[in-house]
Amino acid sequence: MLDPVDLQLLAALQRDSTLTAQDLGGMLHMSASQAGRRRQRLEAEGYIAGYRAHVSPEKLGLSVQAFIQIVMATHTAQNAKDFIRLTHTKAEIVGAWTLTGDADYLLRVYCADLAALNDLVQQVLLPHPAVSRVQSQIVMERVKPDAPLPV
Amino acid sequence: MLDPVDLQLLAALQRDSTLTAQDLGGMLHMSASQAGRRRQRLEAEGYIAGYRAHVSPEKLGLSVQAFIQIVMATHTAQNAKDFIRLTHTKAEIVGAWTLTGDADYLLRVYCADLAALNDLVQQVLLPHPAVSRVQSQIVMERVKPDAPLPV
DNA sequence: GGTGAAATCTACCTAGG
DNA sequence: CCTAGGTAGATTTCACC
Repeated sequence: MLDPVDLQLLAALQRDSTLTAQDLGGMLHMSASQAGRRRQRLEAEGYIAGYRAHVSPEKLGLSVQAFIQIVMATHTAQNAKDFIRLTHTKAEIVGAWTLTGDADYLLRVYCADLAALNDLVQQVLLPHPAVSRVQSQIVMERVKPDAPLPV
Repeated sequence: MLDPVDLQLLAALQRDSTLTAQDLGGMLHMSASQAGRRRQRLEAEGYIAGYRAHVSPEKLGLSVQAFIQIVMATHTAQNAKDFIRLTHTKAEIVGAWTLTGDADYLLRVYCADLAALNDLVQQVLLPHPAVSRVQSQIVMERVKPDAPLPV
């Protein structure tokens, strides 16, 4: 189980995982050994799934971010499998979910420019036999991007 | 500028930032010092925006993930400002964007259960004077969650 | 590309409730 | 007996050669 100190620790590490055990101990008013041990426990018990570098999309030239809603033509298991496979083959699709409501899939994509986004829609998504309708919504502003989980 | 090795390095660190310079050197067929120096450069030049711990939503009891589309009643600067402030005060809203198309905002939320999601919609979003319409789509399955950026 | 000092992690040990 | 704080060896980073 997690106590309030664990939650603070998770929050801190979500913001910056380079914080040392000493830093964490200072923030949470405990010794470095204690802070380090807590972190180890959170890792071992699966609360911390991993550590990742956050890359700046802008610096990579990925200036167009969009959400794409997909409606399938027919809902067969094979269609779903095919489409899921497709999402995994395209690197610019960085997230994909099945949702309740009208649309069957929501894709989150990062593209270099509008042309690349259009290519994805026109050359990859729409031609797929299982896909019936595609609606892309381009991100204009990131109001609150990639915040940590509420802990 | 980035060469193919830099891109491989970014890809590797996006998957696991605990890889040491030695690990990276082994993967990319270069010395540890060279790999470490490249990483330093990528950090200094802003390609790597930071390092974060990835926390498991399930382990935290955040079992309901949803996307919420918001239509504003009127599009004034004050409305926008108010609403943006609101998104920042609620921790369960982990992302918010303004989009092209019908909806004015897209929110990404993590909630403990459906009741918490309903509370957010009914008690927080709908009562807000600037908000006209709210449509939540609950995530049923994460087909491709949180993939690294295409590098 | 390699080396060494400084810092960090982690396992172990000791003290206190 | 369990939890907290401290210590030493091993690893890693980073500035310099």
